Amino acid sequence: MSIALSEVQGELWAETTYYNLCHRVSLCQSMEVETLINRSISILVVDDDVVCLSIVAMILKKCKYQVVTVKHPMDALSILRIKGGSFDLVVVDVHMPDMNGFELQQVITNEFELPVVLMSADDKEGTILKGLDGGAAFFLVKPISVDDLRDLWQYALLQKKKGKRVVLEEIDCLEKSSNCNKKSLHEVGESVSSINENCYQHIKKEKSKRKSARTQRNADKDNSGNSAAPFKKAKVVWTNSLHNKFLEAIRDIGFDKAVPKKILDQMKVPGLTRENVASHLQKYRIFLERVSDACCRIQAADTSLGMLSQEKFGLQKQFSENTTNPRSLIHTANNGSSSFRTQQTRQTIPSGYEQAQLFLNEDNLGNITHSNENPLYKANQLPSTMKAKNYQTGSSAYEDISSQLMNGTTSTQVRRMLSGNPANRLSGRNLLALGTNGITMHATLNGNLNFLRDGFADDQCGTNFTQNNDADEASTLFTGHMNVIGKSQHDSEQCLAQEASSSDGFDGEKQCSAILSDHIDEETYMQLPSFVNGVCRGQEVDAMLDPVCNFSEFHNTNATQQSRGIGDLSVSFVNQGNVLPHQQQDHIGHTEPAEDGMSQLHNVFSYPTEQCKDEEFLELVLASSPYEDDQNPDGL
DNA sequence: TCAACAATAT
DNA sequence: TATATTGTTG
Repeated sequence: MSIALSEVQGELWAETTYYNLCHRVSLCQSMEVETLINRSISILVVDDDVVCLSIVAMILKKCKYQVVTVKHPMDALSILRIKGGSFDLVVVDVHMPDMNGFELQQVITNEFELPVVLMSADDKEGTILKGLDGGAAFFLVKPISVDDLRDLWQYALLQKKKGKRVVLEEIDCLEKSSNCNKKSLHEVGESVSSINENCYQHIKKEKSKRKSARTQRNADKDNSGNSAAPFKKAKVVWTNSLHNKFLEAIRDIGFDKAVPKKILDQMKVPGLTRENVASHLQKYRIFLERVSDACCRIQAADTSLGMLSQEKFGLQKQFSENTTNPRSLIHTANNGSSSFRTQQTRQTIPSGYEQAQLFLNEDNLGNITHSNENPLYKANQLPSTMKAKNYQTGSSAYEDISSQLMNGTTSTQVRRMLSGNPANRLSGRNLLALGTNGITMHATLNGNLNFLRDGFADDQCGTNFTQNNDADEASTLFTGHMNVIGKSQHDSEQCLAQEASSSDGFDGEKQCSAILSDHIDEETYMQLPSFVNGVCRGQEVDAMLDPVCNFSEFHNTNATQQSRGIGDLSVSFVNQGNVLPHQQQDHIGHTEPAEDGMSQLHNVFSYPTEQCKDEEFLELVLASSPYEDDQNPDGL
């Protein structure tokens, strides 16, 4: 019972009809029905030969399909990336310049999970087999006839079925909509709402009399067998693109003012109900809370690290206060002997939806190629267990990573996604996502949080934020192994990577400072006087924190917030109820109005990002990640 | 059995 | 509208 209420108009009708057809062969044979199905199916045709292209298009249109034609393979991909969900099938000519049909088919299959029908004048067995072996749904030999194309809808619908996306068992309602309503089914299909209305109206009427729909459904179940099949309302599947529309709507309205009805209006998705939105909003808020929780822990880590450095500079009292506070230091249940992986005490953001496909940040769109180096392609080469179970999620190369997190993309998946191609630069949002997904946390949320920084005083460290993000950038990696990787202020090559001996996370008895001093020589240490808060004098520091560190909660106070630099905004902005960076006084004495933590968090997940320029840094991070192998891809 | 989802009830 | 509860699903 799930229907993707994505951008695919008429999809519901098609899916429903599929079942209709399956169950009612006689209907299936009806030409009228077939035509109606076709009208709901969109086909993208790709052929560099304009004549052939127009002929195929003409035939398809004659068969009442919705047709879009494209001459260049890359254009086809662009269209699919933008409106991937709008198509049900792609017809591709094999012989094309730039990218041949086989290659294009591979990309489309992997990236969009759309059925691809190849066509070619080349009828050699080898060619045909190559196409079919490669995953093409069908191979058409030119010249193409009407008969060849008439039944293409079957491939589209089969794919839908394969994707488990389908299912609307309410056949009767469909018949009602088609019988009672003599308007074309395409028109019906144009709006999910109209379908829903048509399908559900008679139910709703009755429902109003009912005390509970559920009760009624149970009653229906009991009565089943002698009357119409019990009505089941189609589930809305929140695809990434739908979710993004949702995010956009919230952004436009403003997080605080965004309520289901307004969001619904803003989204302008036919068929979507206020209840759908409300339900999703509820889930989204829960999601943000989880992120917030996770970030609180990271904040604790950051703060502890900060205290660490302050201790070095004579603020031992402060530090010891924190260390003696059972809630403020790191506690590791198992001392030292167990492996990182067995520790597993971290709480990652629980996966929400089913496992999602790997996606790229929209920043990377330009980097996508059709070659096997395409990270998307690579991603799709993951073991099947890591692949999406839910194909609706598989079409969005440019989706917001937050939706992937909500969709349960695993930490390793995200990491892979980012590491698959060095060209995939990290955005702050990605990094936050990584953090919330239990990998690493980019404390400064490089680039992404410029809008947060803007309100800051920059006389002390704010300017530093934007000055040095190149080779001189210092980084720290703070993982469960207590790795500290960084580049000294003056020697970009110097790396402080050390690993705490047999330390899985922190030893409760071992103070952070001790761990640090164990592994960082004095000179280097002194070069990092203020890396604590993610801000190093004259340069930016990326503090990578892993929630796995098991930091206990640290309740940030106004004082500690103010004592900290700008660098910790990544972890404080989500800290509801705590003082936010915006609240910090700037050098002039103004106090920025507080912004709701959730709202800020939402912003992070919905605003466009800039790219992090430090690919080298990413390499370091990945090289040092405790999630080394893929045996346990989820790290769980 | 459980967790997560979306729908539904309050 | 926000939140709690429920049914469904994998």
